[in-house]
Formats: sequence, C-alpha cells, structure tokens
Amino acid sequence: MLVPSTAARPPIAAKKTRRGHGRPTLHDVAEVAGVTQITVSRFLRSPELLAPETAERVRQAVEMVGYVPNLQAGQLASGRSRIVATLIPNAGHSVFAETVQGLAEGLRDSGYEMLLTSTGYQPQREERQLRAVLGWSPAAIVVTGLHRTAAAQQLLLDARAAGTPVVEIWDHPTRKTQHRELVQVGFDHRAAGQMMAEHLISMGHQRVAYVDSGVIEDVRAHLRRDGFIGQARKRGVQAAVLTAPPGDALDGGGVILNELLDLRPRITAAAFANDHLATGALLQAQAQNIAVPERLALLGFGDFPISRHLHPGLSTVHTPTAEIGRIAAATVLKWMRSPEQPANAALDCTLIVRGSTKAGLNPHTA
Amino acid sequence: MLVPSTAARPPIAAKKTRRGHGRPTLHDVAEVAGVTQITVSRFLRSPELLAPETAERVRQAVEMVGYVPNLQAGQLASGRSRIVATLIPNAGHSVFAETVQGLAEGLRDSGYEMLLTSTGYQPQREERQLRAVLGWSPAAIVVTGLHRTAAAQQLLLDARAAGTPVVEIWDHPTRKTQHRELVQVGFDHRAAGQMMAEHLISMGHQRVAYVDSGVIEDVRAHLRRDGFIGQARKRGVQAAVLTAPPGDALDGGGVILNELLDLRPRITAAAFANDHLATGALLQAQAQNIAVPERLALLGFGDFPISRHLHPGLSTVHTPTAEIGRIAAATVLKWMRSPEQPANAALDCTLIVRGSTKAGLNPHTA
DNA sequence: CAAGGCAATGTTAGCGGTAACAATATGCCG
DNA sequence: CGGCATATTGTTACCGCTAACATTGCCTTG
Repeated sequence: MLVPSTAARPPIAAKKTRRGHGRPTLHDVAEVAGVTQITVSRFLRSPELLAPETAERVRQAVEMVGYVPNLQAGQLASGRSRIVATLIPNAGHSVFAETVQGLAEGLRDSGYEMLLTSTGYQPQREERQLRAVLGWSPAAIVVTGLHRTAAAQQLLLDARAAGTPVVEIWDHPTRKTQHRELVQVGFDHRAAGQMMAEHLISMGHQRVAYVDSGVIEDVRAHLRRDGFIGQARKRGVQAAVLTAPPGDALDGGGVILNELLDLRPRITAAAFANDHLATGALLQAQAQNIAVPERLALLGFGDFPISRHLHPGLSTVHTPTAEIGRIAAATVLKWMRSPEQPANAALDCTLIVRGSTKAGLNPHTA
Repeated sequence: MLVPSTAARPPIAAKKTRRGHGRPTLHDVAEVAGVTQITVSRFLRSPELLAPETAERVRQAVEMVGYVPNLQAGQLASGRSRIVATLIPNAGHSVFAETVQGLAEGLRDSGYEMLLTSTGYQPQREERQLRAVLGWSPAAIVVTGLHRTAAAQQLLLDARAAGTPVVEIWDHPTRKTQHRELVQVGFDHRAAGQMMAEHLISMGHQRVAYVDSGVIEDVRAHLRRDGFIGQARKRGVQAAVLTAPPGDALDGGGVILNELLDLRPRITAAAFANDHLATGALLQAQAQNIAVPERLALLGFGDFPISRHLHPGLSTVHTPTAEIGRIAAATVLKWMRSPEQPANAALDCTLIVRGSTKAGLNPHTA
C-alpha cells in the first residue's frame, strides 16, 4: 500500500501496489489522501465541490503518487470520449500539413486529442480507417472532402445520428442540399476553378489550358478543372486540358510546359492544379528563356510560400489552408459543447495577381 | 433485444437495446448468434478457436448488427492499448509533415493508431501534452529530439520502465551514453553541420558564415550550427554566425543575403539552417544580380523539392525526412511485438552538390 | 428545538470488454 | 467400456473510472 512517504515531492515512480497495470489509480490516491475514490475523481473534475482543506489534501496525494488518470477507463464509464478523429489524404502534402497543424493548434489545451490517419487518397482505405477509428468512440470526426464510399458515408451518417459531430473539411458544396447533417468547412473548388478561368479571360486570353493534377484521386483538383472549363465554355473561350504526369510535381510542371508550348492551336495562358506544377513550369520556362507572361501566362493554385518569390511572381489563388484546420477545430469544439449544429463555413479563396499573368495581353487588371 | 431480423444485411442503425451508449455490444451480437459474449470476443481475436459453423453464425451476427468493437473497453480490460502517441514540434513544417506521413504510412493497417500533438517547439507545452497523452496508456511514444524538460524526461523514463517503447526521432546522439533506455531514429545534426563546413572548406572557402534558424527553440538547427562552427575552427577557417529574422523563412533568407554581403571581412560562402532560408537568399541574389556561387556560394539544408529546380541549383544536405517516420514506425512495431529493445537507427545525410557551391573558388570537387 | 436544506462525502452498480479458469462434449486408447 | 486428452464454449471476476443516488453532519428557520 502506498504510504504518504515523508520524502517524495517529485512524482515518485509508481510502485506496483495493485493487481492492475502498475500505474497508480484513483484508489491509490484516495488511500493516501484518506478519502474515497469518488472524492479524488471529483477533485479532478470539479474541485469546487470539495471542502478546500480536503481538496488540498487530495492535491498533495495526487502529486505524491504521480497520478495520471486512465482516460480509457474514464471514457468507458462516462460514455464520453475526448478524441477527435481526423482523416486526411496525405499529411505530408504542405496544404494538408498546414491544415493538420491548424487543427492541432485549435485543439491544443482543449482537453481533446487528435487521432490522425492518412488515407492516401484511397476511398477504400478511408472506409477501413473510418471503421477502425469509430472503435474509439470519437467525440468528433473530421474528414476530408465530400466524396467517399457509400459505406463510409453511411458510417458517418450513423455516427451523426448517434450524436457525434462530423465535419467535412476542404470542400464546400455548391448545392446546399448535400447531406445537411454534416458540417462543411472549406471552399467551393468549382467556383475557384471558375475564378481562375475568369481571371485569364479578363486578361484577354482567348485560348487557354488547364493542367490537371497527376493524382487521379484528387477529386478537388478535378472539381476546379470542371469549374475552369465550364466557365471558359460559358465565355466562349477554348480550353484544353492536360494532365500532369504522376510523381514529383515540380518535374511534372516542367514537362508539361513543353506540351503547353506545343499545343495547336497555340494557347496563351495556362492554369494549374497547384502551385507546385505551376512553379515547375515557370522555372522550366525560365531555363528555356520562354517569356512569361508574354508568350505564356501561368496561373497557379494554392499560393505556396515560394510563389511570390519567383521571377516573375506566380499569380495564384490563395487558399485558407491553416484556417480550415483552425475553424474546423473551433467548429468541432463548439458543436461538442452545445448540441445544435453549427453553420457551414464557406471560406474565401482570393486571387493573387503577380507577374506571371499581369503583363498579359490586356494589362488593365491590377 | 435484437432479433435476427429477416431483412437487414446492410448494417442497420443500431437500435438502443441496452442502457449503454447506444452502440451494439458484444452482448448484442452474442444474443443474435446464440452464443455468449466471450465467444464473439474470441471470434474477433482468434477465430481459429471456434467451430467453423459457430464462427459463421457469429460472423453473420456481427455483420447484421453492424458491430464496431469498443476499443476503450477492450484496452481497459486487457491493459494493452493500440495507440502510438506522437509529439512533433510543428506538423505544418514540411520536414515534420513528411515524417508524420511516413509514420502514418508505417502504422497503417498495423492495428495501431497515431495520436498526434504539436508542441510548437515549446518544452513546457511538450511536457503538458506528454502528460495528457500518457493518460491514454499509449502502446508506444514517439517524441521529437533529445531535449526536453527534466520532468518530461522523467515521464518518458517512467513509461519506459513500465515497458512502453519510447522512440526519439530526428536526432541522434554523438555520445552513445545518453539515456540508453530510449531508442533514437534520426541523424547527428552536429555531424551534419560539420559536413556542411567541410564542404565549403573543400571548395576553397576561407571565410564563411552560418545563418542560424530564426526559431530560437529549434535545437537541432543550433546543433548544426555548433557543428559547423566547430569544424570551421578546427580547420582554421573563420566562421561568422548570423541569425535569420523570425517569420517567413523565404523572406528571412532574402534579408539575410544583404547582411551576408555586407559582412567585413568579406565572406565567400554561407551555409543556412534550412533550404527555405537558402532559397530566399538565392532568389534575392538572383533579383539583385549577385553571382552565385562566384560572389557568394550558398549551401542549404534539407533538400526541399524546390532546391534542385532553382538556377543555379541549390547545394544542400539531403535529410531522410519520410524515412525517419517510416523507420520509427517499424521500430515501434517491432519493439511492441518483441520486448527486446531494437537498435538505434543512425540515418545518413548526404551532401547534394549543385550549382550554388560548385563553380566556386576551387571547383575541383564534383 | 424539530424539520428542512445544503454542503460534503460515500456507496452501489455498472460502462464493454478480457483473462483465467471451468465446464462440457467428443473421440481415442488400451 | 472407463479414462483421459482435446476441442469448444461458458462463468466469474475484474480493468479504473463515473453516474446516480445515499448518507452524514451542521446550520438555518419558524
């Protein structure tokens, strides 16, 4: 049995006092403090219920035995978990990494922890991971995008029906009709694509191209492509579509540049699925002495840090990557505290016009 | 009570059958299958123990009620958890993001999940988060670096003493003596710094500078700095030290470039804490028409994707970012399976020589 | 001064699983 | 045909914590 040793202020290595797993339990603390488990439990959760003097005794006991609460036990008993399950296509991609970081910051010190899995853009895997993660009875679920297997969707709706907040990030549906039980925090990729087309058109370009992502599972890039093409068509502008080769995007952009230059009829501007591709193309253009934007205007997507440092600066669309994470965290926290469903957050993408499109055919736009 | 409904193949929304939290339990499945809980539990963990016919009945029952195991309960009962706690300075930094992704991939389908927290480089926060995370009785702990508060270190050693694998990533101690209970997966930053100095020296530079990270808590960058300076001194070469301004590293690099050019006595080469800083400097040099490497050779660290696409290409040190994550995952998995402590993994950094140092004063080195 | 109220702490009964052991049934042997 | 090993399934007792209700003692109040 743990005796209130006279020495010991620094957390002493918990002696194996009980049959259990070796860590001190509420019971151990209670014994030292001369109270019962529940009093210690109360001290930890609502100390104001205890008599000040008792509270102090318990506080000392907690410190003395180096008590760390067993969260699994607590959650099993209370039915409440403190886990926010997060499913992300690829935690290594800078955009998602920033979102993850935003989430981590938003959740920090909230008492909730983030369980992170990376789906590698594969719906089947996402479904499997979702299933696994549900076993943790997460307090909330954050998933990327709106598209997934039917079974995964059903799992989410079931979880939602059972009262678990579910937030979809990075995407925002055009039609408000889509599964209204879930909350979206993101932006409209189709509209972003339209904005990109509109920008090029407004600069006077009549023949343009869109360079789609080489990651075929990147649904959002394809949405932007569709938006781009749709808008171009609507405005009577011809839009070719190329697809970047898989692999390193900077390399891919370089390769694509020459394909763009070879297109017949000639095009005067190209939009890219992301800034990496566009940067690759821009650097390649530089190497080959292709005048940007005179011969070919280039428009990226994502506003990666490097883009404004290039020469010419890369025009692009700024996306709220970290903000998505922070807002998702805030949304989830709010939702868990009060049961009413928070509003969707439709974030803004903003066009950043730099040199790679500015000195174009029709330089009347800042 | 759940009746084996005649319809229902797709997981039917679990009816609230018990006083519990609404999700079907082992008990529900058992009832449907006409067996007891433990048989269902066995089916899930070691199906080979069941009679084939029973197994099939249970399988159908599991599917029919849409059973998802309650992992908290299982772990509480068994004392084993399936959580790998991971503490990272900043999940948004590309290098760590790649490591996280590597970890996620390494853990994928292993049955273990990653609990991720971001410490923001702050030891106090790290300690707090470590404490919180210990409440999950993680099956293993992955922390970044070797430096932390004394209390945090004690927590890790306690966990280790209780049998929890602890892996320190991104760092590798020069002296093998340092807390041998923990396993390191990373590389020796001091040695990397030495290598950087050695490279510049071998190119004939006699006056060099090191641009340290603006993140004062980035202990590893400082280690590289110390290695750099130490090596320079050893070889009788003067080494100045500058510190990048905080904030955007690309900007910081640009600012630093002019400081480097203004240094008296003049220097001929500079090494940077990371490729972002070096890239910023390189782009700024380009903008100011400063000849690289003739007027000033630039050496980065990290081999970020952009570096080889710059003109001239940025010489740098390639670091095994994703590999650290993958190996850490493998190490942890192995360790959890067999109790003997795996070996440290000292990974290699390799010098990548590109144009930004190659055409230097003494171009005899490839 | 008895009754009621409130503050502080305790008791009991689970949460949903698993470990360890127990109990059957079955088959094979001499 | 009894006995024992083996295969299969069940019983019991927790894991460490919390919800809900119970108890105790003291203070206020009519």
